[in-house]
Amino acid sequence: MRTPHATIEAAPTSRATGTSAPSTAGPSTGKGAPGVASEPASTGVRTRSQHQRRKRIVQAAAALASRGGVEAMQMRTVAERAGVALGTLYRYFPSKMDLVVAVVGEEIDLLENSIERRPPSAVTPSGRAVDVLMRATRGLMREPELADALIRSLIMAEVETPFGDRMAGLLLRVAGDGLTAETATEEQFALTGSLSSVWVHELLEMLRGRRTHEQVQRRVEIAAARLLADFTATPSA
Amino acid sequence: MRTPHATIEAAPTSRATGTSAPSTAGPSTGKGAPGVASEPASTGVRTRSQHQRRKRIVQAAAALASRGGVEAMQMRTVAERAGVALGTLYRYFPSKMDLVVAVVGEEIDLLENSIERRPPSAVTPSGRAVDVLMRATRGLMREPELADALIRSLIMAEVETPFGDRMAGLLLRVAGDGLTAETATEEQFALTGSLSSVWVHELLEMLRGRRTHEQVQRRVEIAAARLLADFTATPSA
DNA sequence: ACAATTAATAGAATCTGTTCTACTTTTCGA
DNA sequence: TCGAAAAGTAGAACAGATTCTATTAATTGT
Repeated sequence: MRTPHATIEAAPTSRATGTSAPSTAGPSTGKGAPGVASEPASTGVRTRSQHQRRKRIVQAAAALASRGGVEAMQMRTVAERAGVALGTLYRYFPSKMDLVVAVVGEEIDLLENSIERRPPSAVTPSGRAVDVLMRATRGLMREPELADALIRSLIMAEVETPFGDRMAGLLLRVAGDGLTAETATEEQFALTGSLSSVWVHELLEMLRGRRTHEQVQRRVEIAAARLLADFTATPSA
Repeated sequence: MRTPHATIEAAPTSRATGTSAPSTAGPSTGKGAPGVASEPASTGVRTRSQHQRRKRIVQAAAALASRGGVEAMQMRTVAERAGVALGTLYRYFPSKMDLVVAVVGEEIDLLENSIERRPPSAVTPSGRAVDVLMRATRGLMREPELADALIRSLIMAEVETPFGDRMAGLLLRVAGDGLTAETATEEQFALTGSLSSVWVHELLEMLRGRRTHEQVQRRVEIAAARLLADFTATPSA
């Protein structure tokens, strides 16, 4: 029943109610319904104007969310601000969540760049991890409304969300000296993943006004100290 | 503005559109939460019929959610099933989330009872904690739709949600021998809290179909082993 | 018992995410 | 260059949560 139009995005969220069709979902019967057009890879690229449109949309969305939060980020408003039709917005982002995920993506990019520019300097793995996490915290808390909206939505996302995994991967890199998703043991992966989820939880509590910045730091430190103790030393197994 | 009717519940959720009202949500101390310094203090107690109405509502909600998930748990339907008017439902539960929170409360009660009846027998704190968490996992996964709906909504909740805290308290009790929120150190509290958030995250991943029961168990064990090592001040555990 | 206050009810109305329709403009291959 | 398919557009339509209105029971103080 769910007929997600013909998506432009590669990995739409689309609530998995029923059939979570792989990417290019079956188009509706009403319209042209061209055989799913194999892969948009034909032209492979988005037109420049499409890139721009997309950018404008994400920008508008972020702008709106950075004030009023998700509530202020209404699809109609976003479309209007971005200068596209509601239908177009939905073609680019099949659901509000997809839009949120896109906005989050930008934020994480920012963090990764920051880390690349100025890598954490602490000597212990947990020290470096805490450094990165608190840096991310500060970055996100600069726009609390946005952060709130983003984190929440991400946790809610039904499908593959780049957030947790990207964060865990990031921690893996900074904590384990040069570790990557490939060279890490399952346990190491689990550990950074756990730390990541602790951090997300603390962030949420902070956004709820139930934690101060200091408390978050303390708790993250406590968890990191234990989770990442002898991180690069004992492959255990 | 925002005239939340005259709520019957003590801690309504009410999205904080604009200026988050003082949100007298601060009870948390167990159920009952008398007074709260509000107007409902007049009669103090709810009539029997009100208890019943409330019960019917929560029941209907749980029943609906245990099938179709939150989606099937529509306010109109709940009201109808419970035999109350939509307005009445909203008087008892100012938002859908409040209703969800109530349903969750019942689930946690169940778990607590289960633990009381059959306390975890493992010898290490982390062993006992894992026991409890996996028991909770099995309980929740018995009704995946419900679990999904509940967990998600709780994480989304804007305000004070009994979930994380209650879970952390529970872990505190089973891990630290007879510890309570009062006798525990801040660090111990932080640690059980962290373990709780790791568990919630794994549960979510499981609901998303990205983890098997075994994987969850393994990851929870890994995290618990580190977080709760020497939990009761006994190095080398 | 009786007026005033509070709780409930039915149902309309509002708000916002999402879908649908009918049409116009772009893009692009032949 | 021509024309079909894709992409865009405007705006109506639909759905479900939440709010509002008018009216009818209950409850309670005196």
